[in-house]
Amino acid sequence: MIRILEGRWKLVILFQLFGSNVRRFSELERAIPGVSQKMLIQQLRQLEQDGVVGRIVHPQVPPKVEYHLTEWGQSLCPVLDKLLSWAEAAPAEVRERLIERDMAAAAEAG
Amino acid sequence: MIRILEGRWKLVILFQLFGSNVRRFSELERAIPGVSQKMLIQQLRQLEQDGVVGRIVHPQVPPKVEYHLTEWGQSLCPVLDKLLSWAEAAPAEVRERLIERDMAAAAEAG
DNA sequence: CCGTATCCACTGTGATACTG
DNA sequence: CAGTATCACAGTGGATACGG
Repeated sequence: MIRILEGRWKLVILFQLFGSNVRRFSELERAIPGVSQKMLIQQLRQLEQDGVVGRIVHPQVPPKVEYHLTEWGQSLCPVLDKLLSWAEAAPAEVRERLIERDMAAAAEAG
Repeated sequence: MIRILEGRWKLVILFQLFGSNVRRFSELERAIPGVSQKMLIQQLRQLEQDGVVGRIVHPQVPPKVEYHLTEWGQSLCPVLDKLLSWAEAAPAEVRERLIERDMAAAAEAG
């Protein structure tokens, strides 16, 4: 089922890939505060296996690997957009708690 | 952000609540194979705190507690529907792997 | 019936160091 | 740059027993 989106970083990664179609490994690493190389590569591999993102290795030195959404992955974009809209339509009370959470998470990440 | 849906059982619970607006604790427990009381109550409490589901205690013996979606929670329904459609539109290869996974998970649960 | 409390195994995760 | 390997640890989740 929707196990595809399981994992703490999948959604964040996808949002990154929505913005600018193609991103390098190191770009993602910098763009996502708090993620470790290990987790990033793990989640990317899973998304790749699930056919959501594609991986292109440019054979050169230094290495260069780019990640992008597959066609199917792209079709997830409007759905996640709706999900985001829903989250933003939360009642005031809930919103405050959610924002608080995000602040705390961001603080941990530095 | 979308931490709201974090956790292995949240989505499954929500799908249960979409079908028939109101469900008792024990109904949910039976309807969701593989979930433990502990996890079920934990996830329900979080969803309640996040304002997605509501909890009604009927003061009687034996106890009776019912869970339902809040108004905001209901508005999540069409979004998850879209998400489901997306998952079902997966390429053949991916579909096979996903189904395999589900079978394995179901087997574990018994 | 609807939980809470306790214990314990396991695994997800981060830190670190290393390779091509 | 883009990973892989190893280790150590915290937290999650399951099983069980108990309580209102």
